[in-house]
Amino acid sequence: MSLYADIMLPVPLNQLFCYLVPGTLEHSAVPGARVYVPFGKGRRLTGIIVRTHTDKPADGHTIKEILGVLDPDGPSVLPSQLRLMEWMTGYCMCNPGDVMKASVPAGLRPDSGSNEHTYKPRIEVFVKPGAKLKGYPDVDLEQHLGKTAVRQKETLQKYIELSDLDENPQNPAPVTKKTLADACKSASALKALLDNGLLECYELETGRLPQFNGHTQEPTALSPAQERALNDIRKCFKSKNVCLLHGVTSSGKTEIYIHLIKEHIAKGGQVLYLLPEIALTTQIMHRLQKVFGGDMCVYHSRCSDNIRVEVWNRLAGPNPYKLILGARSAVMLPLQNLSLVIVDEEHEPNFKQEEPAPRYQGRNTAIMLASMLGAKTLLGSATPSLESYSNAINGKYGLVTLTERFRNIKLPRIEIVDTATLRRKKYMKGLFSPILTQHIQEALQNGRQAILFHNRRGYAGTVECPDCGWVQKCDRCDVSLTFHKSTDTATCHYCGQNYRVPVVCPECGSKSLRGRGFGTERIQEEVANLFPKARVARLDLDSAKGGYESIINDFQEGRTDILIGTQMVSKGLDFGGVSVVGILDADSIMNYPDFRATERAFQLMGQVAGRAGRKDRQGTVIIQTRQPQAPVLDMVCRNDYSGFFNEQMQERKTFNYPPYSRLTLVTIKGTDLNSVQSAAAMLAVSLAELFGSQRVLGPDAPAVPKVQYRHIRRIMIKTGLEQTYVSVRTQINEAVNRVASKNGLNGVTVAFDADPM
DNA sequence: AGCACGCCGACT
DNA sequence: GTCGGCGTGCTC
Repeated sequence: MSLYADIMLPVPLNQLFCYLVPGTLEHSAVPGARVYVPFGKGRRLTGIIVRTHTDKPADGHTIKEILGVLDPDGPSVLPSQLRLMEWMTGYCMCNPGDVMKASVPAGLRPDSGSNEHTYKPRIEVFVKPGAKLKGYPDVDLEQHLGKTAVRQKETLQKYIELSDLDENPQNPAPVTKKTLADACKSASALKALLDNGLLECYELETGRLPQFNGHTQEPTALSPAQERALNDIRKCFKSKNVCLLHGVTSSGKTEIYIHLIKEHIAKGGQVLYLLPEIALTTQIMHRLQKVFGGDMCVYHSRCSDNIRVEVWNRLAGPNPYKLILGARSAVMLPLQNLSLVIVDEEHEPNFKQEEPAPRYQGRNTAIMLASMLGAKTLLGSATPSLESYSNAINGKYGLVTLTERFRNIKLPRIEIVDTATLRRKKYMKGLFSPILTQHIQEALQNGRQAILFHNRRGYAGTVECPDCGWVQKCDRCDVSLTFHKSTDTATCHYCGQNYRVPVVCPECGSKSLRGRGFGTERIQEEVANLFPKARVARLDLDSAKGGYESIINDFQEGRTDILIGTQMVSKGLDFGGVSVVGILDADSIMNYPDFRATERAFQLMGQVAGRAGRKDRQGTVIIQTRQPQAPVLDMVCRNDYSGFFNEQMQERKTFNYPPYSRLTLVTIKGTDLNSVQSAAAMLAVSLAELFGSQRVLGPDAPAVPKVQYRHIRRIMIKTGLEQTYVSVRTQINEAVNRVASKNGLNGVTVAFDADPM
């Protein structure tokens, strides 16, 4: 009987491919193994076997043979990873290939022919004592070197020092040739030592993973409140698989995590610690490394492909890391012995991958992964998502609350400033109210720091003509450009294209073009004018290109006084010396045309406010707004999470939004506007036939209706919680097929987003 | 997504 | 007479 294998291939098609397993490969062609297969005409691809079977495929397809197995010594992908990948394909309504590309590092799936995507091990050249140095220290160096070879003697001495040869003549510490060459600065002397046999070279595969050489220490003792919370979490895990830790900002959640991680590792388990933002990993890593040293690693999408492969191999091997700190993509690593997942800042929208597919929710995926592996999940946040908190309230998750800030620091005092009135009375200095200016001034005088938050980068939101209303837009995208003063360009934040800013209006010839709306760059300029002596830094996507780490470090260590930033400053960063936080334009946070606007506003402002007053004194938060009466501001001021939660849940219930329903977003894209519009209309009709018209919203154009020359229309489907995602998916596929059979999808692509943010 | 086949314009 | 433009069709 012939053996067949269903194989996952990196192609954008919604299916697996069936291949024949040749007899010679029957033992190595197992689920999870990487294989080489012929695909199409003249193509060769690396795929992953999902399952093997003996059922001959029904259709009259020609079945090709697997050419080779890349994993002769056992599969690269664990069975648990395959299960997660299969779940993700279904849940995200994407192609198996999309999931495969997201999970398996490119270095583990070589392209046909080119070596571009294959992993290259790093080999380093080391130096060790040569034949003539055998028996050291009972060696007469003078005899070998003579009296004139001063440089060689120095170099040799340097080697002895670096390798600790005097202490350990049998087992000197490894010294790379490069280290020695750099230390002695005389390449010719080193060469001579190698030539005359006093030293000797050897090669060793070292890899790129950082080695930890320091000493580890015990975690800091917990406060009584933290100890109580930790106990509650332990208790909670006895009956629940997921626990939500709702702890106010600065309550010391990280320290609780550390104690919990240590327990799980001590019992032989692995811990996965997820963060929403790569920028946070460095700071947390330093804290964790003090306790866990070489037992841990970091993994995220910015790791080079070679490093990803090394992390993967180490985890798949006999001596895996015990603690993996990472961004959402770390959920896809080969975890052999997972016992705990921590999702910190679980409310962060960043846990959701938006582009490209698979559009997965990292937090939800982590919970699924943990449940598949029998591990526990701890979600942590000071401002939990409505989804998680309602799951905790209704008993699906456990709930542990920590209301006490660490060392009893007071929560910051929050002041709302009405900028509309102040502007009318001409009290505003540019973007700054007198109160905010005064508080920053005081902070500077007391040697404290300030954070200014604004969620838009650049200098001005748009360049527009006050006379005729012309707005400078992108050619490729239907969006107004953002003006960046530092480069004197107008940039499209959707496609990255830069434009010159015209001197006169191209429509009416007016010379008074001006910027409207403001970004972090403009704030920086005004801060420089208002506080000329202050050391100011900016943390946003633009400034982070030169390395966000140094910006964060400088601020943390007091080398800068004022930090201006976008969302990046709100995400759990720990700064000790901040006494003032200013939110310059709360309206831009509250006025999103989205049902989650209030939730985001509450979380964002609460998180930003939490950066203030961390050490010994109460901090101040100044929120500038034109709508001082907005209810969410009052809740932020009083840190009234339950008020916020109840109010929002009521609203979600009234309008049947999540968590009372489930959303699926269908996006139609194409270069021809008419095709896109007609495809979207047809699809909406088909979807309404299947789901009922009250469950289908749209089609409509998104806020940015064209990106990269491609027009976009969206349809939102609202389904009841009783309907499984599998059945939703089946119905959507049916609708798409109906439209496709009427040639309604020519020239357009349809993409899905389950639980869109 | 690739890659090949296929059917019409500017070159040696 | 060919080289090559990218339309469109298929991939176990």
